[in-house]
Amino acid sequence: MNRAVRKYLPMDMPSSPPRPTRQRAAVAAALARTDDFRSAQELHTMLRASGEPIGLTTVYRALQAMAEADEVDVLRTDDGEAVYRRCSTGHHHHLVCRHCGRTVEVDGPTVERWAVRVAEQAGFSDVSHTLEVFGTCAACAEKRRRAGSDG
Amino acid sequence: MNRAVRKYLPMDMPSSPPRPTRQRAAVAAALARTDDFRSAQELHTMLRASGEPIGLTTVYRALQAMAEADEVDVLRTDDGEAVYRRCSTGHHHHLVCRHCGRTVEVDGPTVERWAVRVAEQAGFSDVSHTLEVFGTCAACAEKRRRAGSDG
DNA sequence: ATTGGTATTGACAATCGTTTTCACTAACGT
DNA sequence: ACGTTAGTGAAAACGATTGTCAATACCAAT
Repeated sequence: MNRAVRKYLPMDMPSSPPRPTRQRAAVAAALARTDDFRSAQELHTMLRASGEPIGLTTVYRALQAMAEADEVDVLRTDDGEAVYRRCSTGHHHHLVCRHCGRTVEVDGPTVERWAVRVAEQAGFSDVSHTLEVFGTCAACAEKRRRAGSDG
Repeated sequence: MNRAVRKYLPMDMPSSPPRPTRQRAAVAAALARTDDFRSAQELHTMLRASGEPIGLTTVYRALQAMAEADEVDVLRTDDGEAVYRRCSTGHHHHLVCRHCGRTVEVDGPTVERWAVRVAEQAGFSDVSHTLEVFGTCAACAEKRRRAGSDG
């Protein structure tokens, strides 16, 4: 009730482009070096380990900025940790296994069009959206089948 | 990192069914009363407000148990809070104005079908999803048009 | 190159959702 | 009723993230 107010609305605030710094470049470079999702803390450790002096706070801020600029994908692990990965493609969505957290990127012109159409029918313009699909992946389904209906 | 590495049951030892208590029933009842996702803290507040004495810890535990038993869907909001919703309910989506916060409920068989199809193509079953559409409502668009042409 | 305004940095403290601890109580089998 | 065991909850612990604020780095104008 108190803080249930969605603060993740894509509110429009004209943001000036970030000033190029060694630290931001380092974070971007670290992300460029992998295809996996990495947490802020991991990235910080990696950077420090590779001799790049940088503060944890700065890593968080760099990642936030990049996320807002759609330069990285953000998602949350099951235990609430935010993980980041460089954006390969443009706008897409995630298919997440609710048991093991496995993630698949999905792309859907269908939904994109649906969202715009339904919004415009209600008189809304400048449309964006968030979407996540949950399910049980094949591996987990199998695992649970064996466990559940005891052979 | 350790996403799924939390409560791994080696070969799924027969987990004993939870003992029925007033508190667990209350949590279940609270969830049954709504179609929306609710956080543990919200549920706790709601229960207390409705005269049901219950501890926050207990709410968390009840929700965890229900999630593991697939009785509720869990997801994380953008700020990392876990939110719960009873499984399989006729649900709807929201169209939210990013300027004034006005909300319109929308219903979309199109997306529902798309989500299921795309998930099953990836081998996922038992599919659910969350979707929110953002835009500028007609009133706000007009207001901003008058105010000035600052995108 | 120097200067001045401002964005960025980072060590540390604070926040906040969630989990653990632990003494106590309620539910179940006998 | 009795003993065993799971459930409860207040408070403390925990851990990721954010706020604070003095020091610093970047950039444009001089």
